Amino acid sequence: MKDMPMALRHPATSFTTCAVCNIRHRAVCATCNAKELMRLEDMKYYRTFDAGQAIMYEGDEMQFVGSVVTGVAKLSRTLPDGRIQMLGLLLPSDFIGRPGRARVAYDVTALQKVTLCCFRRKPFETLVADTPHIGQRLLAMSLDELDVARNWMLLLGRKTAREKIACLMAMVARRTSALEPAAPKNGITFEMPLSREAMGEYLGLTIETVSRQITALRKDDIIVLADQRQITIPNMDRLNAETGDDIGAASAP
Amino acid sequence: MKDMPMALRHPATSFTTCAVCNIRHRAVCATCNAKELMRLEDMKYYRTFDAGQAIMYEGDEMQFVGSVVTGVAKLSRTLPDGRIQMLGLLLPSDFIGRPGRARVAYDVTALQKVTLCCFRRKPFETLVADTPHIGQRLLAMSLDELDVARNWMLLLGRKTAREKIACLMAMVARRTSALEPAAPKNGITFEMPLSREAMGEYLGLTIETVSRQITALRKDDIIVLADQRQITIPNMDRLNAETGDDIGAASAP
DNA sequence: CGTTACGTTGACTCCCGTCAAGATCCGTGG
DNA sequence: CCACGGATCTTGACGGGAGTCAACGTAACG
Repeated sequence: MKDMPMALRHPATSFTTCAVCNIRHRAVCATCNAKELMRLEDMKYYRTFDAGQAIMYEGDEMQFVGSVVTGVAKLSRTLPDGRIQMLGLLLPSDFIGRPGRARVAYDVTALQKVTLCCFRRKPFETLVADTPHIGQRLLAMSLDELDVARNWMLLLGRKTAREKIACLMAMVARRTSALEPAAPKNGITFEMPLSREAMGEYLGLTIETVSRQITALRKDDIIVLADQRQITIPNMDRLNAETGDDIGAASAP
Repeated sequence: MKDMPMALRHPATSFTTCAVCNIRHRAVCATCNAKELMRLEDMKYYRTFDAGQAIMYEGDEMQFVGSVVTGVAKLSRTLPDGRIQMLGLLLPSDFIGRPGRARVAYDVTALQKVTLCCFRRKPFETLVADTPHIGQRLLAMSLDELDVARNWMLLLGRKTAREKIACLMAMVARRTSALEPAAPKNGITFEMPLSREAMGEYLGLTIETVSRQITALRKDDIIVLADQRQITIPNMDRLNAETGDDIGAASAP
């Protein structure tokens, strides 16, 4: 690796300019014009965090806001007695931080090695204040996040453990197949970015219940495990029938 | 009533102009200047809904967006088999609808008699597009809603039935006392705007569990009921100690 | 190898959902 | 005035789904 040309060491991402950034068209900067992009270039810097490393702690002063460039992070909150609930999954192009707020509202932790494109908070707030583009983009992204959060409320409040696991599998499968050029339709395979513990935090379950329900879905041939993280969905309709969202598709195997 | 002067028939609200509106300084229009307010006046109209009446259905075309002026409404979603989860409580000054989206994402239902200040969707979207004021205000409100939704995720995913009820009581008590000029500190009394059924929908519980936990909190003298809806909190610290959020205050009575 | 983190499985418990029966409140009408 | 019916709420009995505690299996890594 160390002898490879520089450009190949980061195959998915360039850490140099916005023009060649892999999240350029999906992140908060998606609607920026050339001039606005230059202002962003001036205030931005990259940081990386190892898997498991804390990015921000609830209550800390927010030094920067920014976008996830590569990797997966989680948003979570912990009760005084130690119970943890994940509140969001941060994927590439997702935005971290709230302009106009000085303190961090949730713990942010890297689940894999994460690269962030950070903006110093104050200059970014100024930029948002005088470029409607960015404010509108932030609004659209916030409203999307709100929809995601509310969907998750339905899952947390009303779904059974089996349905919760099925929903998580379906969500990751859908997201993965959306990234691929051609939708395979049958036999979707993906890598689950979450450990059993992280799944439990996300779904409001214990790690034991997560494990048991995954085993149950495997025995019912709804999912197939190559290893702990590699999952194949032989028939997406049958998985969807387990989520509680779909009424139909409960036919014989 | 019919012989009263016009101004007294709606003691809390005037349905005539924005200038004298009771939510003028808290709603989406809070930061509008006189000229923007005039544009809003042109596109607005009032509608009222009786308790229990549907305001919008998930999947319908969104005809209007708007603000709650008086009353309380709920945002909810229903699974195919009938399970219901409330996703938000809409109080005076809260905004309904998402600019830029043609279809309604959740059921919206009046819990009490509700008055809405409605804006036709298309003109409102145009207004948002060319007045940064309103976009920024919407962004701030959306981010607040996101915080509320995520707090609720923690409650739904990790709290016990008793803690959920205590949280709901504390939330309504806090909101009510915030409206009053002087904070009474001891012996907060409020009217619960939700039926047992609505509480269950909000908290992800059955009506029976809601009833049992309210009885339990009453027997422990955490709450006092005058009637079904009139609730007094003799000691806010003791209630907070039951929410799971507070670590301290678990001392003897 | 041993160590450690992660995942699975079993036995048991308990919280909350389900089903059912009453209780209370309220508006309507005789 | 009371009787009646419906909606709302409470209470009890019971069962099941998920949590808890514990042991074991597996993989990664020194």
